[in-house]
Amino acid sequence: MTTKLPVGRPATASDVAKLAKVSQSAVSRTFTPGASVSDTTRARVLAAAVQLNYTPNHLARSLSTQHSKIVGVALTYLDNQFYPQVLQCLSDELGKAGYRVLLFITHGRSEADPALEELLRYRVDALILASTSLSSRLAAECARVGVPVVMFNTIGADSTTPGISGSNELGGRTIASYLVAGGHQRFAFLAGAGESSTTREREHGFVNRLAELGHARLFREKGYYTFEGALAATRCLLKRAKRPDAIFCANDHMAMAALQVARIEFGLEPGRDVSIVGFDDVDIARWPGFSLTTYSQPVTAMVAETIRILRQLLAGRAPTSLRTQVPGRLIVRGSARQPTSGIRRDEAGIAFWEDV
Amino acid sequence: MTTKLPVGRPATASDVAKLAKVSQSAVSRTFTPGASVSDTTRARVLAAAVQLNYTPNHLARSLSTQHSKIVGVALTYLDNQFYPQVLQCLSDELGKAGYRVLLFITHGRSEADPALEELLRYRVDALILASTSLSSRLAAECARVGVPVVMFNTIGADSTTPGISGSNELGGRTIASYLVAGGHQRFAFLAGAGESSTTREREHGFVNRLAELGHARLFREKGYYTFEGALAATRCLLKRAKRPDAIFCANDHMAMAALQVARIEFGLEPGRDVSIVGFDDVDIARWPGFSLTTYSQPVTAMVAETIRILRQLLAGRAPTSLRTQVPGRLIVRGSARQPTSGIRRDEAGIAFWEDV
DNA sequence: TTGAAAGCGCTAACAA
DNA sequence: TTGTTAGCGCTTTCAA
Repeated sequence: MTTKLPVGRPATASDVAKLAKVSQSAVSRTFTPGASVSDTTRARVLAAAVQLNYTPNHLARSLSTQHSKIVGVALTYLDNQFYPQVLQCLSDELGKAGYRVLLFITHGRSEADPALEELLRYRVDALILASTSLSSRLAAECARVGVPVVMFNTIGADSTTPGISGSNELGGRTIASYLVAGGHQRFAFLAGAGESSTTREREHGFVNRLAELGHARLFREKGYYTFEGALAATRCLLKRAKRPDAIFCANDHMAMAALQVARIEFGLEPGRDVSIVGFDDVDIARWPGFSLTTYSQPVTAMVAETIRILRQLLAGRAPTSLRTQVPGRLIVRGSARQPTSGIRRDEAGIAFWEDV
Repeated sequence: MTTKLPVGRPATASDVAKLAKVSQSAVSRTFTPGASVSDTTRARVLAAAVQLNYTPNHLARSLSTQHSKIVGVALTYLDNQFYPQVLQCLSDELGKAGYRVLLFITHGRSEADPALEELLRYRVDALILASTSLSSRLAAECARVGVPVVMFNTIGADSTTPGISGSNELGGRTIASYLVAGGHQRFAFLAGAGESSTTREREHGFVNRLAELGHARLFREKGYYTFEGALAATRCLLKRAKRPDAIFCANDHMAMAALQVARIEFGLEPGRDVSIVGFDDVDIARWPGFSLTTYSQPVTAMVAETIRILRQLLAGRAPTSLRTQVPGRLIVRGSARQPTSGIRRDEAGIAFWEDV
């Protein structure tokens, strides 16, 4: 009964074939969905497989099929909760599509990161670049060797790599409208890192809309997308003689810092004494201690779009869109003074605001 | 000059060999550290490789070498910031050791998760189970097929799988001592999920030490390791007629919830009106808005131990230890009333407390 | 130091 | 429906 498998050496298709007294290809076919095998053969193979604890070697398969069913996901840092959320969702959805995630966490050393060379060694079927500081150089390199790339939450300098993002520009505009509608007068922007496309677009929308409404972004500080950076930046902002009454932070992660500096170091209650708005709507933004008003980047929808584009690429087709912007909403919570009108609730009871 | 590589088909060793006018094995050797190749051959191969943009196919290599240089990391959820931190550190350290992380995020459906079967398909060289709710059944299964497994922050029911954990029991004891030293009288424990070994050990240490000091754990609620669960549990705790004056939460993630419920829903200021202590010392625990007193599980050290054990396993040796407990410290911050003595500071200025 | 050749575990024609 | 056979890209003897 117990055909002991040699320890340390997983059973192979040949082992199974031998035991089942069929050819090795019969085994292969049994494990290939939609291949033609008789019920009897399949049964015998399956029985032998169970006995030997056989599982097809995906890596070996990749040699003949030319696809590894592995997708590389490159991220810069997991401090900002947005990225763990993205990673989790990505892993789930790719899993459903039969792909596994091979993780590449770089450290902002971006350009010359040697780890990324490894991407190619592992013959990932595709690469998802979910990182603000990852270069388009890498994207270009992958394109050259024929590895499909899609950029998540960034856009590269080159416009040939498809990218998925939230509605940065519109989000910035909506936040401007919201803050003006809330009666604010003195606007500040807490920027991320210099070159990032997300910061640029969000600020662009914000500043433009403010201008349309007869206002200006009076102050600007850089938080470099880090918590500590945002702490410092907020201090700069709030210790001014005539301090801003509204701060739009380029992402939630930095908004959390701003919130805490205002409340704890300056005794300013967010939503009453100063308004703070973020971008992303990460899970913890709704924690009661933050109650952060923010423009959402719906992770599920963004990931769905990413997968959609990815599938096109994997199928060898050209992407139907090079720039997919997933709509978000201004989620109304307590960290920014609320306008008297325009706030609605969806079926789930989530309060949001729409510019008229 | 430009020998265009066929699009969609990365160059192979044979392509390079042909171009360099050497044998394919010469190419292989050039890319095998410590193989014997003449300088001239190497140079020609390298030149051809660059020209063709060649990178050795790691997957193909794994066929002959019997190792994939891939380590599976299984996690349940990334909401609790501890796990993203662990993942990042793990990815870094494994990277240094030449391994890549293949991600398996399950959803607490633990036992019967089909995705985990895939682990074997990908012939991971080893598996790191960093998840409270993952079963030892899986560990056993892997052991059976010869895949080394190490459990991170859990211990399985079977004692054959090596595990790395923080100092759960000692941590629980230290927290008890600390709270008693701080003059507390009414103790509560906010548990995680029922079966988890971490909760059990932490509570065990806590309760035992309390008893030694003439106290008892008066209340106990389950937070199921989730934020929402902890919100509810804390409400139960705090709305009692004679409510606890000290709550030890089984991890930081739940302690965050407790903190906010106390402050916002009950108007109790943590550290003054009620003391709340966590476990893990996640990054956000030191955010000014939380200032959470907590017993640390040093991620870097825990990961280092994990890698150490893993390497032994990968080398085919027996692990030097089946249960590695990494020491932590009681990090003193503001969420729990401080005893009058015993608080010290390390070189980095971090305040901690040691039981006498 | 080199090349030829076998084999790693699998898929996919191709015949039977 | 089956088995045979030829690769997939690489490593690793084994001779030369």
